[in-house]
Amino acid sequence: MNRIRTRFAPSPTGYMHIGNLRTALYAYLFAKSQGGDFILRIEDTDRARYVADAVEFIERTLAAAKIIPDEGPHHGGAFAPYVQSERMDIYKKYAEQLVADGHAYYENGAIRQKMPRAGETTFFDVLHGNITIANSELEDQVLLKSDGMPTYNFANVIDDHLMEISHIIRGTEFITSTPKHVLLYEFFGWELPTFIHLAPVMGKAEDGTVSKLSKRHGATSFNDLIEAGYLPEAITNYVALLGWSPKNSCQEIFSMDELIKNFSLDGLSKSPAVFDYAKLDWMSGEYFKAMSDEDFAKVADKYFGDFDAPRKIFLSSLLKTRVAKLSDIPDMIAFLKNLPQFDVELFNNKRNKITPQKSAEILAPAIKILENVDD
RNA sequence: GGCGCCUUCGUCAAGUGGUUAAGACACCGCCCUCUCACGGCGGGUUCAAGGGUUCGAAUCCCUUAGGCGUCACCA
Repeated sequence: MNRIRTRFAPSPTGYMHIGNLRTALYAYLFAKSQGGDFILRIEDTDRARYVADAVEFIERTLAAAKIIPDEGPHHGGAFAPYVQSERMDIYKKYAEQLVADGHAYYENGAIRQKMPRAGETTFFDVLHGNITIANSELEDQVLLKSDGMPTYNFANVIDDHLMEISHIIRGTEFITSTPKHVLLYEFFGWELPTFIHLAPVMGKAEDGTVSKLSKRHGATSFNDLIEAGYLPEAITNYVALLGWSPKNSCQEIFSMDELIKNFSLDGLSKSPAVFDYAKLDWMSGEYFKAMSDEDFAKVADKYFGDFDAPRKIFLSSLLKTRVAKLSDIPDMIAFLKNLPQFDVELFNNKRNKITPQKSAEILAPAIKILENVDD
């Protein structure tokens, strides 16, 4: 059996959507659970969309999420370069070969793939089984753009083959273009990889409607969530369970190692999952509760304001069980610095048989006693 | 609109012809408790609809509906 090799192939935008992070996570978990390789490849063939430093941004984000590529732009590897804009001559060569073989043709400076007019193309997807699409639905798509850059649909196939990718794990938005890829593999006489098309991550709006997770639903990128004060481990853990569940187990709290140990493709769900901030909050809280006061104080440090170290650790012992995300902290401890307005209602407590009048009687002598107490 | 994919509690989900249809989050109630939390116990709500097949269907087949995706020199 061939070595298991998966890849994460983002385009370089300065943004790591939760859905993309999840795709990367599953590709990583699958490769690692099989003792295989996980490759990072940058698909920067759209010059108009290029964002400076995006590659470093992606690498930093993956590192924070503990998703470590075996090969990639700055990780090296036998199939370098891992940035598509640096592989233009390769795509050109294969595109020209297709033209020579009669499977593609020139048009306005671009090279287009010649699709069969009749028949149908079928491919196997691990989650969906056989998917068949009539060839009449397929366009003569552009392979090589007039600026010399390949399109996604071409570069992707060439690179996945050349880099010996065994399993293609990506979003369902690519299902309908997969037959075009399959035709390309057939033209070249290459072995087909295994396809796994993941359902999207959805968001729920206030009016109850569900749609693909986007900004209108709040924080939608890994970095948004980090900034809100969620631990990277908690985010990864939650995201892993959004569309995957372990077999023969109800475990929900997973370290990365446990995720790798338990991951299997048949635990993947083929229907979309709605991102639930409430559950993320709960899971995040579980991580905080499991921390020592010292560790909590460390990650929460910048949210405390000017308390001394021992005080921060003491506050941590109280905050640990009450916090869903670290950014909750400032509001929770604000009263320690500014005395808030207290409602007289607070002095009504039926159970303790307390009324505002009674409280006043009790509090007066109590103040005297408290004044004499040591710190 | 054509084509494709999807459809189990509000949400994440287990389930692959015979189960009282797991579990978790959220919600509600009770207990613990000087408050808020934490913790413990308990509760309600689910197989999109309609047809088949079968002794028996959440599980198999068909139809309908709804959702999503795709039809770019974007990925």
